[in-house]
Amino acid sequence: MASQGKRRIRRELSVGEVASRSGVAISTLHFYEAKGLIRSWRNQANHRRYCRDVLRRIAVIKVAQRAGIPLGTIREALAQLPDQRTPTAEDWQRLSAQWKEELDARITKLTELRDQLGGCIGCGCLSMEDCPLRNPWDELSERGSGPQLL
Amino acid sequence: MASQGKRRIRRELSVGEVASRSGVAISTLHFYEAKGLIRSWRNQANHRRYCRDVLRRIAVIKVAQRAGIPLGTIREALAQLPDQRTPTAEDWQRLSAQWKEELDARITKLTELRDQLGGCIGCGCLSMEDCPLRNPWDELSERGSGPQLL
DNA sequence: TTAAGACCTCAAGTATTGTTGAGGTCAAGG
DNA sequence: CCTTGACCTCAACAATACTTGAGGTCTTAA
Repeated sequence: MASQGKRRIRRELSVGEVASRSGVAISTLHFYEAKGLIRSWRNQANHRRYCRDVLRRIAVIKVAQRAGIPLGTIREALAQLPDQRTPTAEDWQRLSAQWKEELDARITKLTELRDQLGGCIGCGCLSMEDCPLRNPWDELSERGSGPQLL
Repeated sequence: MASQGKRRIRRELSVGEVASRSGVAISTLHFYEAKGLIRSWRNQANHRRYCRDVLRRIAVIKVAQRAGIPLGTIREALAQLPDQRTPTAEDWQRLSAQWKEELDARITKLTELRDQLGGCIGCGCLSMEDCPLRNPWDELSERGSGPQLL
């Protein structure tokens, strides 16, 4: 078993500890590290050691993923956190403000979509000319002939 | 060029026509067909021919995708449409009512997430014990030792 | 001394959602 | 006749987000 160090105030976490506390698999932690989302250093046995704030980073990653944000984007956002010092509440707040905007945008889009859905797909206009749901991807077509009649 | 048939009321569409009218690539149409999302028959030249309502199917697929619904789920929903006859407005309406519920659920989840984001990640509780954002994935841990103090 | 447990690396596999390319068919027009 | 354009099949590749497995290391406890 890995060294537990002193029992009271342990600031370093092993990969197994991070995994069980964050709820993500060890392989996922390796993966996130390879992708630059989290960082670690090694002890004498070449085992990963994590700063406690990795737990919050992972929490943030999961929240962002729940919102549908791809890892690459999450990585970029996390890159804004300070490199050397432990992020402050303010640092996290800036980040969460960004997620909030992202989320707001997504919510708005989905809401629009939902509202159009009832008035549009249901009504049958979707196969006709001026459907707001269809138009974004049907700029072309309907040239001269009379297919809109069926 | 493929036979255009009569000009006025053409009920069959070639894959190229469906592609340009729906805005999806031909390869995507092949893909959707392989996945059971759309159907076609063949003419004498072994070319695909589509019913006009494939355009609406595709529109529905794209709407559902914009809402983040995976193709497998979309396929299942579309499977509820009548097999032999052309779907009526009512058929589409039932479908869109389902999408609407899906969308409502997603919007609700994202909204909760957004509202928690401000009050939670920002405040710093995320690394502590009772964070509503963290708890879903951190059922274990914090056993006996004192790491929550840092 | 040895076995267990936690960890390591690196390659390959999985699922989703498509795109790209090679090689071939078919019908019409010059 | 022969080229062109639209279409065909099938296999491979791509990006995202991980998981699985083989084979090896290190430390501790019996």
